[in-house]
Amino acid sequence: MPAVTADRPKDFIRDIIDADLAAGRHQKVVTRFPPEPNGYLHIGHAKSICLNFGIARDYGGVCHLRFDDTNPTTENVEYADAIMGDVRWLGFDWGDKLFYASDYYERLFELAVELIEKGLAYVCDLNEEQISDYRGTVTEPGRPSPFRDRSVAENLDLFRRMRAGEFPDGSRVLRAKIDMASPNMKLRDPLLYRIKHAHHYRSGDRWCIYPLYDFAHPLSDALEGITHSICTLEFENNRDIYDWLVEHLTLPARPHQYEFARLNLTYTVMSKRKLLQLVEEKRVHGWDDPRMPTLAGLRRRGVTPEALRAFATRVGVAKNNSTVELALFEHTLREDLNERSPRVLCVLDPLEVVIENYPEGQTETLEASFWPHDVPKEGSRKLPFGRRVYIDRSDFSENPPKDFFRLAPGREVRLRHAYVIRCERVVKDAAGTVTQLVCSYDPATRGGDAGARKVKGTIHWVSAEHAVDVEVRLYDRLFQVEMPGAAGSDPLADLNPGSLVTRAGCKAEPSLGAAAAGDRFQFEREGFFFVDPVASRAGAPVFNRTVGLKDSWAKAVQKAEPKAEARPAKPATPGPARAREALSPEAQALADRHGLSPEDARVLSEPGPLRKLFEAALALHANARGLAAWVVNELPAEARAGNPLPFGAPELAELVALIDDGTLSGALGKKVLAEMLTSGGSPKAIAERQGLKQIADPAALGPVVEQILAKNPDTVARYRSGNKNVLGALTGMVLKETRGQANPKLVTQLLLDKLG
RNA sequence: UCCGGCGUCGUCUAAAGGCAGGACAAGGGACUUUGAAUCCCUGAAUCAUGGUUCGAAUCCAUGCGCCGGAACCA
Repeated sequence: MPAVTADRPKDFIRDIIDADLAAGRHQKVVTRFPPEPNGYLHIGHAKSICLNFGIARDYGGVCHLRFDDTNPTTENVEYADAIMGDVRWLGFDWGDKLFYASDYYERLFELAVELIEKGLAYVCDLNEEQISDYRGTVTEPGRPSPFRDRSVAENLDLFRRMRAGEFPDGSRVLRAKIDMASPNMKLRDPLLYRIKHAHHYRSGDRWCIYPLYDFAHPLSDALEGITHSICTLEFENNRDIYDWLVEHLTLPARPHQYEFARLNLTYTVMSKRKLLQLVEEKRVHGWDDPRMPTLAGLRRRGVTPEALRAFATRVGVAKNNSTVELALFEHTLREDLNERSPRVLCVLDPLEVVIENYPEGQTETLEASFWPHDVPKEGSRKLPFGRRVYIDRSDFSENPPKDFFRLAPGREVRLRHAYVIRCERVVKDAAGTVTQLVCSYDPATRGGDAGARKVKGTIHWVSAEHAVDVEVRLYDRLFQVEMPGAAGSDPLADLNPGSLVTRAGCKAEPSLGAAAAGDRFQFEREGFFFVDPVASRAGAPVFNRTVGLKDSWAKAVQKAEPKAEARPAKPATPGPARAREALSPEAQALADRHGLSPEDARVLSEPGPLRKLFEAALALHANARGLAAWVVNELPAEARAGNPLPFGAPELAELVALIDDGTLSGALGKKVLAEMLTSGGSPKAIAERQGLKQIADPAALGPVVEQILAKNPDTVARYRSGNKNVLGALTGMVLKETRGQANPKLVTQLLLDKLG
């Protein structure tokens, strides 16, 4: 079994797989990633891809890439191609396991025929509106279609003629015959096939009937021998159809569906529909706009597949509806980019500085490392320095706030890799805007070495004479609120107007003139940048800001002048629980007659299997309270629903008797019960077979307690220093040591005695 | 309202009846030729109420809250 590491995560799906493998239900794991080629993949899909392909990798299995292309009117090759490119870019390989639902059309048709022949499907002539009407509502059952009882022969004939193109679109459908009154609306005779005289991007005009997802998906899984079909939570209700189909049809395999929570991110929308709308309404510049959460957009923004995979691992896999903070993604991104991005200097908002004591016409070259000391990489470049340089406008303040380390009149600052300079004068235009700073430099600080002097601030700069002009695109979150479209509003109303700021004429150090498409840099003190592969020209790179650096100064400034930003209110906290309802007369009678707790009496007063079991056992062993406690608290939920138990009242009575006479402790009783639940049998026999007998002799337990205490000095120390919770842990250890046979009360007492 | 799913620090996620842990975020500090990175520290949670148990986030009951479900979409 694979060890859990950062890259080998553990989650409830892997737990299921572990159990399936251990039980021998499968020898090999086969998963699948099933996109529909009707849009671009986004970061939410990345989570699913990492899960499915990751499981295949971890368990030595395979993951299929299967296009769920059952809707000819929305799908096309461009999308399919883009999806394949994206999956590959993310770092996954499906080998020769590339499949299309559209390749199964013939076999799916045959399976539909089998269903009809079994009397489990029928052709329905109701129109769309009628079907919806007949379906009922969530609270009212549906009504059977008038076509529900057509003969097999007629259904077969009609279905074949549907295929032959004899009927117009929408005139007929094939439906499964399941249950029009099912509380699960998905089971109210779901549609299997619809007529669509439409050209399909792969099957062309060969078909005019197309299967629906609920039919095509489980069957495709079965045909491919998928073992674990993993999808998102909104398909939970569809699982019943899934199971119904794979159980009623003749198929080579019996796959199972499991659902996990899809990824949501703050300041982002993830629905395909909304994303499509952003593109179609030109709110962004296409699917690969770097502000989009699509893989194409993220890639163009400069996000790496490694960062995406690490992120997928970090967010985990569970069934909670969850929204991950964008900050976690940004952190994961910076973590990855930090290691791979050479440091360079680029001034985004240039302000000219003239160094008045630096000789006119002189230029010198400084050596500057590409890497900070804590990134274990080598390499440097030459940085020209001259009398005129640019610094960033935000690195100067005429009236510096408290703790401002940068340049201000009369103050010193270090130019990264160069010299310490002092601001001597400020030059302004008629409007009062600062246009130039006149500074002096200290020749003794060459290379940035300030000697004994303490210079708190270091800023980036570029030689004016040597700077190359570049375009920089500063991307920010696409939406300005955490939950775009919350409370049913239009998310597009929450678009961040500042999500893209394009800055031409940024001053970059000369080495950047040669930057090639796809290169990554850190502009020191600014952020991580990526050379846009689309907009860049040879010698004229365009830099996309992938993500800014963390900026604790900006945070401090923001805190100083707090802006009210209302966080969306937490969902209402539950009010006080309602007062306990009075016991019903039957329950009260039961409680009085047997001395039961009100809680147990209430449960047992309900007529049902529990009640019967209790009464039958009571006739055999006269301990009502004990029996009630076991029946009410320890029997699984299925027993309540009336599923037959592998044992009956005599065994239950025997179990409680064993506990009452001290042969078994409660804990041992539970062990025995677990065995009874799986394979039935007499508790006495089970206890004997497993050699379970309560140990309640202090002389026998004393040494074990000593031993555990001696082996766990740390835990003992924690107990002595006040953590009384560890008493339970120690009790647990003693219990484990005795295979659960020690009497826990006695153990606790012994422990207490020894610990003082 | 019916069916299904889910409720653990602000967020995401662990803990298979036995020490409620980790990460991000937050706050503080050290270091610093990037107000970055790194390192250290702090605060911060089991939806509620009952029950079972030596011991409950975990089992049982009741309630509350949130999400999904009535496409010829997937």
